[in-house]
Amino acid sequence: MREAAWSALVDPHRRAILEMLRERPRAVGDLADGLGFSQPMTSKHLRVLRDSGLVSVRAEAQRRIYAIDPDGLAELDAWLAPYRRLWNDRLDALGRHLDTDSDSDTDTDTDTKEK
Amino acid sequence: MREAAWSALVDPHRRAILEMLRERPRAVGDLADGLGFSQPMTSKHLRVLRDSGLVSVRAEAQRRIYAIDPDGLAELDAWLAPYRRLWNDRLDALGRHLDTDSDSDTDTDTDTKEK
DNA sequence: CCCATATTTTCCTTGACAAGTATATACGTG
DNA sequence: CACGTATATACTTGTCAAGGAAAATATGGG
Repeated sequence: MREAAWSALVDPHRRAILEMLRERPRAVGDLADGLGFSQPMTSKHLRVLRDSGLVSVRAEAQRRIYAIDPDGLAELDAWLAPYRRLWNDRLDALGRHLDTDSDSDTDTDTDTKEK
Repeated sequence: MREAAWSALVDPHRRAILEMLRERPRAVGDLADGLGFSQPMTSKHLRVLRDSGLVSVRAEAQRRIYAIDPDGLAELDAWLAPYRRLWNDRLDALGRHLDTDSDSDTDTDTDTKEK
């Protein structure tokens, strides 16, 4: 995972932008309105996200439609992967009867929305 | 995930410390030697990691043995979870499409995982 | 071409953080 | 209790990024 992605994700405003984009791609003004940011500030944060490979942009007349670039966050996932056993092992200790499906998505699909 | 954890993880030195701790718990001097950091610098970074809940510390005579606190990174994992479908869906879409024709082999696309 | 809309970029100021050096605290031993 | 080892904190300095305001760029319509 590139350094830029980390520094991009530190800022809560940028993470808020990603959360809005998680629902669907959006234009800059849409994001600015939805989050209460000024438009220049939104643009600047989007610039950082774009430079770090976390979002992609598509032009539509004057509007720029931003969307999450899955590759960026997949790299974060890859960084995290070797650590994941640290807390999965604790679950194994409770009851390791799980099938041998190794690293498939084991989360409980509960509403983990934070904040 | 708390804000502190993000700002702690942004620093490459601190992520390097976590990587060393992933192998096993270690004393401060051990980390400093292994990474080529000065001892005060190592202590300061460990302080940040500890304040953000990413590592825990245990005293052993004069030595302080640091270890990864799984809860901290588990929160990062939880933050990442809702995004994970963004790149898993791309694989699922392939499999599901092939699967609409019933009995096709659903495992042949496992090597399309990129990066 | 002039104007309205949508977005980006530039300039500037201010605050936060990292590294280095020096100093302080804690522990074990003779 | 003086000393060596191990770790933590204080202080200073330089760098960098965030935020606001203003200007610049791009698109579409009369």
